[in-house]
Amino acid sequence: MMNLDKTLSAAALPVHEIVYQDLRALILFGEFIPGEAVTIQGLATRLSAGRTPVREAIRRLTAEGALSFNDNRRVCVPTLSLKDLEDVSFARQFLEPKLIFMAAQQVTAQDITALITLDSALDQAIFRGDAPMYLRLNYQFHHQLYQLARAPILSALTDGLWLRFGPSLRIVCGRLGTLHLVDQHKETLLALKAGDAQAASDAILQDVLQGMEQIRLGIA
Amino acid sequence: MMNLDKTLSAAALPVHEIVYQDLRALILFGEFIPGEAVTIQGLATRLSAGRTPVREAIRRLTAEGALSFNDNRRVCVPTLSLKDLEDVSFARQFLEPKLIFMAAQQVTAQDITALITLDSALDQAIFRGDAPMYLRLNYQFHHQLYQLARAPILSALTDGLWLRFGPSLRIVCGRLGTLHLVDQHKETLLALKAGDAQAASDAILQDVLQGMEQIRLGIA
DNA sequence: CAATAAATAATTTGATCATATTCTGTGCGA
DNA sequence: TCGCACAGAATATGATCAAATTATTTATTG
Repeated sequence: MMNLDKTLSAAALPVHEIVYQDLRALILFGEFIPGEAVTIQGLATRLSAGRTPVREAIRRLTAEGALSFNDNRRVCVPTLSLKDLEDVSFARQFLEPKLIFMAAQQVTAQDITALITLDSALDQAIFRGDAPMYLRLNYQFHHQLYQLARAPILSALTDGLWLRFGPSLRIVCGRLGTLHLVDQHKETLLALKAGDAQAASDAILQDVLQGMEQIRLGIA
Repeated sequence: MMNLDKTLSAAALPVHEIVYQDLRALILFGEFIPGEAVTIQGLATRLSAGRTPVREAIRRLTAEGALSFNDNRRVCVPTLSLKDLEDVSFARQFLEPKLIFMAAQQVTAQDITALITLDSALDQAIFRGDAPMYLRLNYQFHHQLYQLARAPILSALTDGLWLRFGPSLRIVCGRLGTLHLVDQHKETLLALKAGDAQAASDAILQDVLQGMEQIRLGIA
């Protein structure tokens, strides 16, 4: 039936995996509104997929806290309270510096080059005022750093935290323009290049604190 | 005491939720062997459920890191390396003290009474050498403390970590008898009763360190 | 008579199962 | 050793049933 489409577009990934990644991106980059109801049917048509793969993707994201499963068996995008945000902030403050410290000890010149390229693109996105691109590249910068730590469990924990505040990013970007955004990426990269794990760790901590503060201002 | 709640809610719970909880318990209390392959069909017959609910439960547990989804589309119980265990230990070292600190600030006399009851049952299980019961009660003791913190996100993170080392517990209990096990529950409860959040936090940190060390010895 | 509240019908949504298709790994034979 | 067919498992669709929300109707009251 649709064999042709499948072989052409998707290499070998199961549909539920693709749907999961698509949905994840939608949540991660503020395409959903906090409190918004999510229906299986709606997502199936929106992502042009069957109901079963959508259900499985929803289960995964529910387990990660990106969606919440009500008593009514209905699913919605959770609203992040100030208390919740503090908890997320606390966890990031411990996890990210640790990850970057580990990354600094095994980073290669190629890795740093890739990160610099990413950060340049990020700067251009900020300069252009391209908020969606900024969100994607900023996440990618951090995510790539996590990978360099070679600590799958801690990376997964930290990655999961982004899903918690993802829906709040839309509001943040709406209120403040991307031009006011500052980060500590340059400092982090310099420290990495110098092989100073502690300095890189400290720089990322500042970056995290600044980022969380931006969100706090947005939802307050 | 828990019969009423369970029977009432269990009646309304979807099958995929029940399967999830059953599977979760199996993993949490060492009923699976690390590296063991898990098939949908097998679990469906073992838990006497349909394949669809089992699939959904597996997706959730995969998202939590309790099961791993191979590129071959097969699911298995992950093996915890020493490096992984260090990462889990790091995360618990800062999450649990934080949670208990928060819990100490809003704990009631009733809560403490319930915890003491739980801890007594735990002691009896150790005395009887009842390893399975010990595992369940020990988890329940910590889990109940998490709930008292009223920090859903941090609780979920910490709860999820138990799933990572759950499969390794079987080996631990096999090698060492439960009689050698010591914990810091008494110290924690005393600090809670005294309203000393810092002391309770410190006691739990010691408990976590001891527990992680037991597992390290088991899988080393 | 108008308005609000209760009750019921209808539509939508979710859950589960049964079935067909696709994919993976294996054993057989050349 | 390589290719091919076969068996087993996972994936995905469609159908069916149950639950819930919404809409509509009805009744009661001010």
